[in-house]
Amino acid sequence: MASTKGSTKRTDAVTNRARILQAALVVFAERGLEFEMSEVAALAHLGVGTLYGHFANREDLLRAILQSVIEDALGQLRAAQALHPDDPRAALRELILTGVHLQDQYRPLSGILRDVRLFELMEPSYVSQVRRQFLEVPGDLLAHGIQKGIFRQGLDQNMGAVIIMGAFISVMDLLESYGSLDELVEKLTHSLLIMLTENAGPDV
Amino acid sequence: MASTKGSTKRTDAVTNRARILQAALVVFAERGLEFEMSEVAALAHLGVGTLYGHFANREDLLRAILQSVIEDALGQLRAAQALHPDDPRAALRELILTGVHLQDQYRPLSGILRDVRLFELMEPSYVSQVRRQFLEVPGDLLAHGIQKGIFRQGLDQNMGAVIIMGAFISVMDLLESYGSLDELVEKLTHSLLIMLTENAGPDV
Amino acid sequence: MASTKGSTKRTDAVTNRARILQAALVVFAERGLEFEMSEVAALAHLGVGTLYGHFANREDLLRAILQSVIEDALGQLRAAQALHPDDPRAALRELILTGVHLQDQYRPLSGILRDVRLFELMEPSYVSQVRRQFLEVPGDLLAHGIQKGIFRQGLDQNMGAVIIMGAFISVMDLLESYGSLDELVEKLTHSLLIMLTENAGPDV
Amino acid sequence: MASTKGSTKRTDAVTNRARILQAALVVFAERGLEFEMSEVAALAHLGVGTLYGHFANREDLLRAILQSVIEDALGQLRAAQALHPDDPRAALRELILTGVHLQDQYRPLSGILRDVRLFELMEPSYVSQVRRQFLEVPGDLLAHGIQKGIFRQGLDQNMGAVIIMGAFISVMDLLESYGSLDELVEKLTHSLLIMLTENAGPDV
DNA sequence: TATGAATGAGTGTTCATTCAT
DNA sequence: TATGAATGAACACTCATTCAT
Repeated sequence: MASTKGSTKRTDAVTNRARILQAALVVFAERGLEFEMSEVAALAHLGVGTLYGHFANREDLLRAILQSVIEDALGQLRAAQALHPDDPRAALRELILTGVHLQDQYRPLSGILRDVRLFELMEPSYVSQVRRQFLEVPGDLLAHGIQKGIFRQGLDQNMGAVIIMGAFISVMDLLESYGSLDELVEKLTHSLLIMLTENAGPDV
Repeated sequence: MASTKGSTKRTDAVTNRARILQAALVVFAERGLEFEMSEVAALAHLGVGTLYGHFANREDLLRAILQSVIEDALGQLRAAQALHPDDPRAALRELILTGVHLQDQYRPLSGILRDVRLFELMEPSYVSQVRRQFLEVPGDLLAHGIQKGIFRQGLDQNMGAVIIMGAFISVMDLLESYGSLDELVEKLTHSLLIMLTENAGPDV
Repeated sequence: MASTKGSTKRTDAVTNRARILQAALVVFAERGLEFEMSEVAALAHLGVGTLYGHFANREDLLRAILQSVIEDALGQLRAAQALHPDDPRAALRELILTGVHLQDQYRPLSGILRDVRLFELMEPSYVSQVRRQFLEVPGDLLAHGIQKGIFRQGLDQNMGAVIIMGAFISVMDLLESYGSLDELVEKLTHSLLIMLTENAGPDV
Repeated sequence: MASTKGSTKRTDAVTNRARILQAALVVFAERGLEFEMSEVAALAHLGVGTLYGHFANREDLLRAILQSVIEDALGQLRAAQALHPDDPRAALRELILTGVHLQDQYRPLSGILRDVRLFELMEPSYVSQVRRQFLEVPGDLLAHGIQKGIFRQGLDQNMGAVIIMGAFISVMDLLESYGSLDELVEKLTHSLLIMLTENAGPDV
């Protein structure tokens, strides 16, 4: 009974923390870093004070949001790339698909990654690490494809990674003029495959 | 004395608007949209009240900043590309060079272009137009290179443009691990040229 | 088990009230009226909720603290004076010694006695009574000494009491420049004895 | 005209600062350190924001209040004592009269002087200095009287000063049971004179 | 038109109090 | 009765905007 009580309380606490973060993520998705504590509280159906029981202050919540978003995004990108370990072309398409959907899920994310405020919130070393980790995903894909003889030789891995990431980040700017996300993904994958492979050879 | 005063005032009026915008651009360059009116006023060596004589409110000044930055950036990119009308390879390098320097000059710019707040400030149609205009620059370059037989045939112009723009926007994320801006430009140009041309990618 | 629990609870209830008050006194000693309920709870190794089981609210606890401090202080002063029923000089020294130590024990006490908030917490009649009781101690001492022919005749008892109490309350302000509490007590006793006796003021 | 403008503005600023401090003193007189910024603002017929234009924060205003009260009190006490440079008895009465009225004017003052919060607001060295300065006033009076042969020889100057100050600080506790302030002053002066002079000799 | 002190709505944060367990 | 997470009223402080000079 005592243990039940204890665990219940603990569970509730965990639940509420998750609930706050969940609400904060929703707010972040549509307003970025510009939200009010009371807004998050309302969305979580909790009092403002409760937020401060789980996060020392607004900055702390911001940090938690960013970490959560970054972890999630990184996880999704890695998972996407790992889906086709032996087919770099398919892996590239998967990566772009996921990347584009991530833009949709966390609209402010890519902007935040270049926001001055990021450095006021996070350790510079953490920011560097995150950037490295994000680039590692297309970087590994590229290395694998080159090694397999599918992608061109002589490509700088870092530059290639930047080009791929830059592509699916920037392509969202064109979204409005395109029918669907899937069509966008298809076209971008196609174009990148042309550019990455020796001659033609896309697999669409 | 009255006439002197009058002309001084009129002259100052013109001068002061420019001065405010100038100061605002400096502040924007290092803090993005998060600045205080008094900060701009101080940098312009003017009273806060004066700002309101030239811009109805903070949003108005924000709009002016964005328009100014966008115009300037667009102008610089167009000028860069136009520098080598007959040599797409050289034009590409010039474009990337300028793009990279623009990132340096207006650090928060690329983030702002995807910031939710942009749509709260500007007409959606204006935002669309700006995006189209930005993409037009690498788009024209691409079309020209393809037509000249220097770049690959089957490239989608929009996707190619996105890839080029995305590349020089995103590459700044790697800056920290690279020696100099110029080295970065060289490497990125080289990589893009390899990918855009049929076989090998000769340096300019 | 039930009876054990029951008795434990009852016992705890008594114990806990004392424990809370004890903790509250400690906190009062170093922070005066400015403490947080959670602070007291933590020091008592109890939950905040438990405090409200014993004291209706913060004010109530405050009142209990003040009553306790006042009772204790008054008790100590009375006991000190009663220690030498036949020697007013020794009694005076004892009184001053105790008074000075009380200042040390309950630093904020004397300040509170003139704090506006005291009247928001306590009945005016209670405050009057307390003041009268405090003054009674040196008042009785004085009367006794005069009657015994040791202290000067023409002294107003109330004024004399005020002077004695004021002396050992205020003397703590000088503590910093004096070596020890005991030295302070000695000097003050000596000076007061000089002033209270007809001619010379012999040490005890 | 320009100078008039300038001076007017400057004057207004000064006026408002004084007005705020004035209001703050009134609030302090009846509530001590426990006031709200909006309360002071309202009393000064100014917006809250204006307070922050003149005082960086609440603490700053508190410090200003304390300094002002202390300076004023010290000034009044010094002036009182200086009124009868050649008559220590009259000077003593004047000092007590002023001290008692000061208690009335700034009721929370004496309590504050022993409040723990004082040390959180002011430099310890400042607190020491203030205490020393306060004690200097009766100390000088005492020294003068002893030198003139009016007061007893052999009185410790510090202890005597403490006794005098303590007396007129503590006497206010008795106020309620006495008819008027003046009667109180008279009685206290009389009693102190008895105690300070060799035999009898009060001048009332 | 230029000024900058004044303004007060708005926001982050605290903490006494409650109540489900 | 004990608990401590949840609550939200209350308060310090900021900053875009106004307006008297």
